[in-house]
This record gives sequence, structure tokens and C-alpha cells, in this order.
Amino acid sequence: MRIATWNVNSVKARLPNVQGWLETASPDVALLQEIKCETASFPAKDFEALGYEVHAVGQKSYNGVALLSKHPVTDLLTRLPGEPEDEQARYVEGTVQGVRVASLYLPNGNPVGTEKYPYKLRWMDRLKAHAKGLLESGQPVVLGGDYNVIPGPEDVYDPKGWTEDALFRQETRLKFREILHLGYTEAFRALHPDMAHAYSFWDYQAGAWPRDMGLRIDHFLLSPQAADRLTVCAIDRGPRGQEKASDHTPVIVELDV
DNA sequence: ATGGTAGCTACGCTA
Repeated sequence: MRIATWNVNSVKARLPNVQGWLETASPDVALLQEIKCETASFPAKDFEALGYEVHAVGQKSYNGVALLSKHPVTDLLTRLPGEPEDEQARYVEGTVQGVRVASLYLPNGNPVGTEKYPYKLRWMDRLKAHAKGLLESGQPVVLGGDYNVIPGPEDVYDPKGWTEDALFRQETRLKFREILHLGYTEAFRALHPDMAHAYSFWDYQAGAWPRDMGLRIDHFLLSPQAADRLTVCAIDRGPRGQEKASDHTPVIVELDV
């Protein structure tokens, strides 16, 4: 089973890019983030035409996630538990062929020192609690998405310059590791322990893409039952170089299921 | 050099 995650930065602005990539890469499941539209206006038909069942969770203007699958999806969950008053559309989860799969968009958290950063930390605590429960099910679990977390200094072009950023500061990285320590495997680093410049995001500004000033912030976390079946994890830089590109590029895992 | 770009929305916010 091939699963892709991609922060598309507006599904409507990106429709030709996303459709074209899905036709070529043909993942069984595509996890999208930052669809930036309301659920009802998600262009579901454009993806159904490619053979996908569509489950979008959106809101006006910001955020929004989607789970596209070539196989039936059951037991859909459309919000991350733990803070019922949280209205931001950042989580969708369902079961595909016995695998529990989630598309998540973790809050950015900048600027640190505003309410945005404690919200990010609370969201990570909620994800940790939920991820712990998922492990107890014993099924393979794949949590993919834009984590807005740079796991280590090898995952950013200028670690010193990013030390106080919400994506890289110690408190953020420690909390990310707390989730891993529950028993999850970060797929890319597990298969490519020494690969440098393996970024998944390049800012639109300051020529970040041509200068390869990137970050690796889009990740797959796998439960032991999923990690045991992991054969491939790859970043496809192709879409970032296209016209009208998203600032993120897709990451893919393949599981032998 | 205190900028730069992109998307949503209709101005400033978010990233």
C-alpha cells in the first residue's frame, strides 16, 4: 500500500498540480493538508474522477485536511479528541484495508510568545494522548501530515538561525520525541539515517527553493505493526519545481500490506 | 538590505 502526504497550500489553487501528481504517483491513499476551503466546496468530483473516495474536513480560508483513498474508508474521525471547543480543521482519520490512517496539520506555533505557541503544544499533547490509544488497538497505524516540527539539526538548512523558531525550539522537539517514545517510528529517518538536505518544504520567499534552503517538517509516524511492513519512504521533490507549486512537496511511504 | 512570496479575501492574517 502506497500512502502519500502533501501540504498543497490551497486545493483549488493547486488542482492541476495535485491531479497530475496523483495520476503519475498513483498512491492508494493521499493525505492532504491546508486545503484552505470549506468542506462543502472541496472539489471532490475532480478526485473521484481519478478513482478516489474523498473525505475532506475544511473551514473557511485556513487549514483543512483531506483523506483520499482508492479503497473504502471506514470508521471516520474528523477531529482530534481532547479540546472540543477547538474549531480548527486539522485532523481526519479512517481505516483503509485494516490500516488506521490519519491526515494531520499540526499548528505552526509562530510567533512564540503569543497564544499560537501554547496552542501548538496543547495540540501535540492531544495528539500524544490519541496516538497512545491507537497503539493499544494493535492494528497498523500511519499518522501522516504537516507536523510543523523540524526533528533535528540535519533537517534544516540553518539550524542556528532556527533555534528559537516554534518549528525547531527544544520544547517542540522534545514533545515530538515524546510521541515517538510511545512506540512510533518516524519513517523517513528510520530508512535514511544519514541523508542530508532531505527537505519537504521551501519558503516562497528569498529564493529558498533554488538555493535549497529547506526544512523537513512533513512526516509519517508508524506504529510497530506498520513499521514492520515499511519498505519505502521517499520525498518527491518534483512538484516543488513546477509552475504554481505548493511550498511543500509530497512524501511517500510504502507498506507491504 | 528589517525585505522577500503566496493564498484567501477584499484588508489583514497566516504561513
